[in-house]
Amino acid sequence: MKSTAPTRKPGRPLSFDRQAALKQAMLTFWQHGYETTSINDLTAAMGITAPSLYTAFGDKQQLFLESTRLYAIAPEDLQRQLDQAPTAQSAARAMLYAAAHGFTGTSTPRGCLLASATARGSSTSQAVQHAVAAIRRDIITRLTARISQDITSGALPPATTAAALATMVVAVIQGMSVLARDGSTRESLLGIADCALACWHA
Amino acid sequence: MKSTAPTRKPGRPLSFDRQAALKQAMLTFWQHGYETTSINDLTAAMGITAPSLYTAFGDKQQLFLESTRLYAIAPEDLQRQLDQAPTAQSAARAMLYAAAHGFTGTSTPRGCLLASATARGSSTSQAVQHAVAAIRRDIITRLTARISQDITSGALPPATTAAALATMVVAVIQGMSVLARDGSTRESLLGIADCALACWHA
DNA sequence: CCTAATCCGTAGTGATCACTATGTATTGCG
DNA sequence: CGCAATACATAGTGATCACTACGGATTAGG
Repeated sequence: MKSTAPTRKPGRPLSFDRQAALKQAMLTFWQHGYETTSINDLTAAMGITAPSLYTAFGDKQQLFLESTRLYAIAPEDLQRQLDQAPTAQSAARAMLYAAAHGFTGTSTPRGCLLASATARGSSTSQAVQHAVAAIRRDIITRLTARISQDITSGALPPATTAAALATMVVAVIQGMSVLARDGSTRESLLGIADCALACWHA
Repeated sequence: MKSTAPTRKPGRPLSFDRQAALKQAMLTFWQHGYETTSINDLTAAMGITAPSLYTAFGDKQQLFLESTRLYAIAPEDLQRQLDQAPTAQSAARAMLYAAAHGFTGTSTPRGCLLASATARGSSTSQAVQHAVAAIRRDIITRLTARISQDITSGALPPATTAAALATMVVAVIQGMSVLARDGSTRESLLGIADCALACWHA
């Protein structure tokens, strides 16, 4: 059988830590957005030259998409968290609180990397737009399903509109990103989160 | 006394409708964001040449700021709407519904012009960032005051956190813009609005 | 008609964009 | 060691960026 784990490629190996460089790229995109981050910005932050960037990551778009995968929670991890949460609301609370904290961290850029990338670019960045939108749609879909579970189990009233509730949570998170970039405090964002959670009782 | 209304400036007058050109510029910024809209995009949409744009509007940043004033409701108009609304919640409902409709219009770009401009640019666009943030802060401040009115008048329970509620409304609106650009339907956004309004009963 | 003032159209300015051609250095394999 | 394969550093590619110099056209006042 063919080896599934080629221990090493022939030729000269990379002279830098690929994962560390990717992290710096992710932070740079997080701070400046996709289209407004130049290759110069990236190579400076990553500590490598342009040809090294292109051989290691393909091009700017592929590097951004890989950065989003490093930034965003993996779908299977999100699903596990939803499954393990006692209720859909507690899962939503965890997501909202995590956003409030993550968007106002002192060692990371403010706001959400995915929201920062959404200034519509020309047709060249449509692939980026679709990729980011797909991440949000996946979160909405999984949270909707989790809320539906609570409805059928009786933990939530049958009149609850699962899709609307899940979509609102994601909307609030993306809106919190905007306000975080405007300079809102962590406490202010946590207040938003608590308000959004109050709907679940109605 | 000196004339306060000079009927006309000397020299050759503008050969195009300044207000119509500004509207086209606003729509272009609305669609593509601030930094990702080029002067070429603007002159093509406005039907004028670059020198005409610069003589009539200054530079790209001033044109954008003037576009935001055309796009956003004037602060005094917002204040009047808040004052005339029977309750703070009905004012918030009107704002949320207007956003849901405005972000999904068929004859205008999707989402919110102000939210589209928020991909952080380099230091050159800080003035734009601050201007857009100031608009949002003004809305939050006025809505907070209107909610406080309802608290003191007894229309809302005294435990209501006016600032958090007002901030959440703006966050939801900005989040709705992101989802509108992702392709969400008008009905979906209206569902978000209704969810956000449900908090007020808790 | 003359001058001053402003706008328009042509044609470009240097700077920066994402990206790469080229030659050299470093690796694994035989 | 020799060879193939890959990464590296230098130095640039054409394209596009925001912006403007310049000369001719159009206006008001005299």
